Amino acid sequence: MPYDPSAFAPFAVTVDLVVLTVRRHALCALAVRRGEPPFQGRWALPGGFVRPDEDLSQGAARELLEETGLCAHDPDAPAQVNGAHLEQLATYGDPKRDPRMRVVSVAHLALAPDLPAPRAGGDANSARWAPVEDLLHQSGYGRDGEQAAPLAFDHARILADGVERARSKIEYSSLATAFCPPEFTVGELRRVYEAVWGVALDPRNFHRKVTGTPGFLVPTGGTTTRQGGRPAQLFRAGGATLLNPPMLRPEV
Amino acid sequence: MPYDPSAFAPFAVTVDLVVLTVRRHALCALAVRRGEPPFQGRWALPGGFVRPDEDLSQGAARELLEETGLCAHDPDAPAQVNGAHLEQLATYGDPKRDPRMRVVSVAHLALAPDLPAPRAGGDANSARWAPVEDLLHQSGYGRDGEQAAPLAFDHARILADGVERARSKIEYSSLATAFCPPEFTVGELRRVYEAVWGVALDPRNFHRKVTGTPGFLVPTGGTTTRQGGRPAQLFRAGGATLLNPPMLRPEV
DNA sequence: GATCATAGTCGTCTGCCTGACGATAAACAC
DNA sequence: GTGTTTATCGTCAGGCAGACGACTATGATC
Repeated sequence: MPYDPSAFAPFAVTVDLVVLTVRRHALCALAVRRGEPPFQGRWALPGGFVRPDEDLSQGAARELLEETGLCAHDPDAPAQVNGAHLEQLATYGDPKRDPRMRVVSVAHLALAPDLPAPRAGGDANSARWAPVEDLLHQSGYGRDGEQAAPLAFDHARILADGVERARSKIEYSSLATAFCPPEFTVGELRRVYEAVWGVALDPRNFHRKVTGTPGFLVPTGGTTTRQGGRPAQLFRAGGATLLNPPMLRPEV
Repeated sequence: MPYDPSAFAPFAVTVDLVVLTVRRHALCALAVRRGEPPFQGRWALPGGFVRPDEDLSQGAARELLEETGLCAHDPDAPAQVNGAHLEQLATYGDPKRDPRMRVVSVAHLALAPDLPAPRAGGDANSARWAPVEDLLHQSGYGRDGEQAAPLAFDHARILADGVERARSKIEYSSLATAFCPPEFTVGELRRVYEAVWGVALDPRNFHRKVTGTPGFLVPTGGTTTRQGGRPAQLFRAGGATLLNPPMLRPEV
C-alpha cells in the first residue's frame, strides 16, 4: 500500500445494520423511516457515520444500542450479551450508492430474540419490525394497508445478503440460539429454524439432532408449558459454536 | 442514516489483497516489500487506494491486475476469468491500524492457479510467493535464510482471515478448482485440498467423492501423465458451485 | 371427570454416505 | 522384466438422516 497523495481521496464511512429477529413465526428485520432526503419517507436500514475515534465494530455496536437498546459485547468476536449477536457482514461502496457523496458502508448483521417494539429516538412511528418478505418483495401492500416501497439506497441488497448469511450460518453454527431468549425449549428453537428457512421440520428428528449434538444445548432443569401441550424441558445455549455435522436444510 | 455534518469525518479507503495459490504442495500468498515508511522494508499484502470513481470490487480487480497480471471478471459475482477468483473478504478499520491517518481497508480474497514469478512494477525483488505458514508464524528464518519479520500493519490478521475463508469455502463449494489450471486431473485437485488443509486424503475415497458429485467435474476426454504413473483423465470445472453434501475436512 | 387437541419425547427401520482398505491398471525408470 | 508411481474400481462396516409409529403430559372442551 504505497502512500501516493495524488491517489488519495476522502470517503465517508458508515455502518448499516441488518437486525433480524423472529416474530410470529416470521423472520423480521428492523427498518427505520428516513426523515430527510434523499429517499425521504422511505424505509431504510438503521445506521450512521463511523466516528473518527471508534472501530467499525464499535460503531456498529453503538448504532445498535441507539436504535434498539440492545447491548452487544465485543462485536469483533461472536457476542451474546443482552441477547444480541453482532458480526460484520460486508462492505458496499458503489460510487453512486449515495447521491450526496462517496459513501462506503460497512454493513453488520445483528441477531436478536423477539423484542418489544423498537424505539427510534422516541419516535415510535419511525421504526418497526417488518417481515423480510415484505421488505424484499415490494409487491402489493403491507399488513396495515400501507404501500410497501423499496428500501432506500442499496439497502434491499444489503438486507438480502444479511438474510442469506443468517440462513446459511444457522446450518453449521449454534447461531440460531441468538434468536431465542436465554432459556428456551427445543420446540422454540425448531420454530426459529422454520421461520428463518421458511420450511417445516420434523419435530422428532429435530429433537434427536439438537439434543444429540454435544455442547449445543445444556438443560437447565426447568420446564415450561408456555407453548401449550406437554411441558417441555428448558435449555440454555452450550459452549459449542460450530455444529459438526451441520443441521441439514431441506431441499426446495 | 441521517446526514449530520458534525458527525461526518473523512476516511481513506483502500483495498488489500490476499492472493492465494498452491505451489510445491504448499499454500502460498503474494507478498510485496514496502518501499517507504511506515514498515519500510517489511513484507505486506498488495493493495492501494480506492479511486474516486471506481467500485470496491473494481479497485480490487485493478490492483490484482497491476500486481499479478491476473484478470478477474466482474468480482461482485464469483468470477473465473484467466483463472482468477475474486471475492470480498472483510473490512478492517481500527483507528490505529495505520499510523499516518484513518484508513479503512476492504480486504479481498483472490484464488489463482500456480503462476510464474510475480511482477511488481518490474521490480522482481519486491514481490514474492511465500508459504502462508512462513508469513503467519514469524518464528525462525525463511527458506533463503532471510529472517521472517511479521507482516506490516494488521496484514497478518487479514491473511489469516483469508486463509481461513479459503479453507472453509472449499468444503462446501467447488472453489478448489480456482487453484487449478483450466484442465486438471482428480489427483491434482486432491493435492490442492491437501495443501490448503494441510492434511493427507485417501486418493480412492476422494476420487469417488468428486466424480460422484453431479456438476462438479466434467471430463474433457483427454488424459495426461504429467504427474507420472498411470495416465489420468482430464477434467474441467463443472457448473456446480455448491457441493451438497460437502467435502469433509478430516478432524485434527 | 371423560374426551380431545396440542406439543414433547423416545424408538425403529431403511437408505445413503463416508472411512478403511484390498485389488487392478497403465505408465516410466532401471 | 522388475519395481515404482499414480490412477481407478470394488467391498465392507459404521454412522447419520429421513420417514414415521408410539407414548406422555398438559390444557381445553363437553
